[in-house]
Amino acid sequence: MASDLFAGRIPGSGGWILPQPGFFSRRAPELAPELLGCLLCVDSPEGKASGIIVETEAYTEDDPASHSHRGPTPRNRSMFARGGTAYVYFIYGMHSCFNVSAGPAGVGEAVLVRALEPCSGIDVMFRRRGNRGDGMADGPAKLCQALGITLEHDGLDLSRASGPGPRLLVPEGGAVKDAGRSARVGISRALDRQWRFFVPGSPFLSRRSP
DNA sequence: ATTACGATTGCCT
DNA sequence: GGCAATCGTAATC
Repeated sequence: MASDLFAGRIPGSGGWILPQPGFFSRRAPELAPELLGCLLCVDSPEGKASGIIVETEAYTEDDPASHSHRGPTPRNRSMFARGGTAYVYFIYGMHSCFNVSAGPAGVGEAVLVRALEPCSGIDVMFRRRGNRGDGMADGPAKLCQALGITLEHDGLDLSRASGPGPRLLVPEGGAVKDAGRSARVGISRALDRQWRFFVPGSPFLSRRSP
């Protein structure tokens, strides 16, 4: 059960509910810590799977490290969609990464989901990951592989109640309060911005300590 | 048309 | 810790 795996991290939480209207309309640096503790669910023909978000990063238009920094392109158009839209991109010729677009339509902001605590459908995730014993969702590309998130999910509405592909539920008891923060991972520019957020002490992070 | 380069991962030393 | 894998994208020629 999910609450067992996440014991003590969300005091008073009884489960997850649909996000309220406007939840995703705040700016990426404000939305990123609010996504910690949210449940990322994916329904597919291979089975359902879900995980609790434990690590995120914010990206904005005035941010030299962001895909949206040089304006809209066919690839990054979902970053400019209204908040709550899935932005999935393909990188290094082999990996997909999953983002939640933030802010109002026309604003190119998004939150990269970097790590999950596996919650349900762990057998499906394990199989998709090639039966590897190490972390199944402790990296932005690894969690996409585990959950079966691909480019075909780019542009999906993440606040919908059901249907194939990724969607998001928010913790009934509110977001994680004591989020840790650090510089973002895997970029060379704007290292001064502390826009990586994580659940302190979680064993499911992509990196132990910054 | 050509080219350089990734918001990464896994294997090798 | 170092580095190859692998290819779509976007900038440049």
